Amino acid sequence: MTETPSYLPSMGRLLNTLSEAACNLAEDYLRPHDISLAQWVVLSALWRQDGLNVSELSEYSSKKTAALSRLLDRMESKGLVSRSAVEDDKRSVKIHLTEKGQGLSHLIDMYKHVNGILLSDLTETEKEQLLPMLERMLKSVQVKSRKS
Amino acid sequence: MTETPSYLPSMGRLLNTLSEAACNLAEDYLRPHDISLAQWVVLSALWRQDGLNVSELSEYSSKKTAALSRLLDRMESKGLVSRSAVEDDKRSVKIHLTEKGQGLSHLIDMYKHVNGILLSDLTETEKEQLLPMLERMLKSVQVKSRKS
DNA sequence: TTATTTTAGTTTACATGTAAATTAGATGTC
DNA sequence: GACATCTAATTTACATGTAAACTAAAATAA
Repeated sequence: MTETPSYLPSMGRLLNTLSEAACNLAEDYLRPHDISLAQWVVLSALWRQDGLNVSELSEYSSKKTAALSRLLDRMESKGLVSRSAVEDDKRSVKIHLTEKGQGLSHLIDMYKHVNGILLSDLTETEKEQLLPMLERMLKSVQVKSRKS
Repeated sequence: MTETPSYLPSMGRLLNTLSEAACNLAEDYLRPHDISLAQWVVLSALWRQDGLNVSELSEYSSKKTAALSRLLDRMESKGLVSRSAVEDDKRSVKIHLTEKGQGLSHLIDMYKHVNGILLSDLTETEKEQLLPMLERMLKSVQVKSRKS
């Protein structure tokens, strides 16, 4: 394992704080529309392609199907999506946007709002440097992690 | 609001993924010692200075006292910490390490393990660039956020 | 001093995540 | 075809976070 100079602060903590702050921004943006960030993630998948099944939503959102199952219950109760059976495979459940869910599709650009604020104080050069660095950090972590 | 070029991926999502991956690394590291990351954060405060009260732990950990209250219940049940009354202010509750909690103090360096992996694929120059950029992003977000 | 307001911590209700068990339906092997 | 195994989704138990209500005690104002 690489030794980290002890004067370096906890990168994990900084990333957590930053990530949480970005989530808060997103939640603030979505609050007037009465949807949570978790719900937005599901909707953003369906806005791109309606009728995905739970497994596909799981892959898209990086959430376990157990988490989705309950999230979809709530979204169904709120009238954002509906479940329907699949002909070929009776185990599978397709998720469809309702009219209400479809009606929120302009929120698909929410992440640009957050991006704009996050990056507002960086130069073009810095933005170009930042992305590959973060991606390499992610790769380093994923190699080491139990759960890839 | 600054316009973000649409080819930029969601920075928020990348930060989330990265932050979560770092948390997973930390949890993997702590699992054999049977403490969670949330519990480690509280312990790491107490290892530095024992006998903090709930408000001080709240500030240190950036968690609400409501979250801490229940977390401390569980940590008390597990025999990691104990609560005690404060003489001067009967509302306040001081938290102390038990012998068991103190015995885990070598885990205070856990974040260095995570840092090491996160930064393992970056050059010295890159590390020097990264930190100020992340800190400026954080500042940008916090200015815009409801909850500073 | 007494009444009002603040503050510290807890409790409750709820959203969300994980792991593990469960159910029902598909698939594969004999 | 029958049995074993795999897969999709759900359910349950639990940890954690937030917001809002509540309690008790301290501080302030009248």
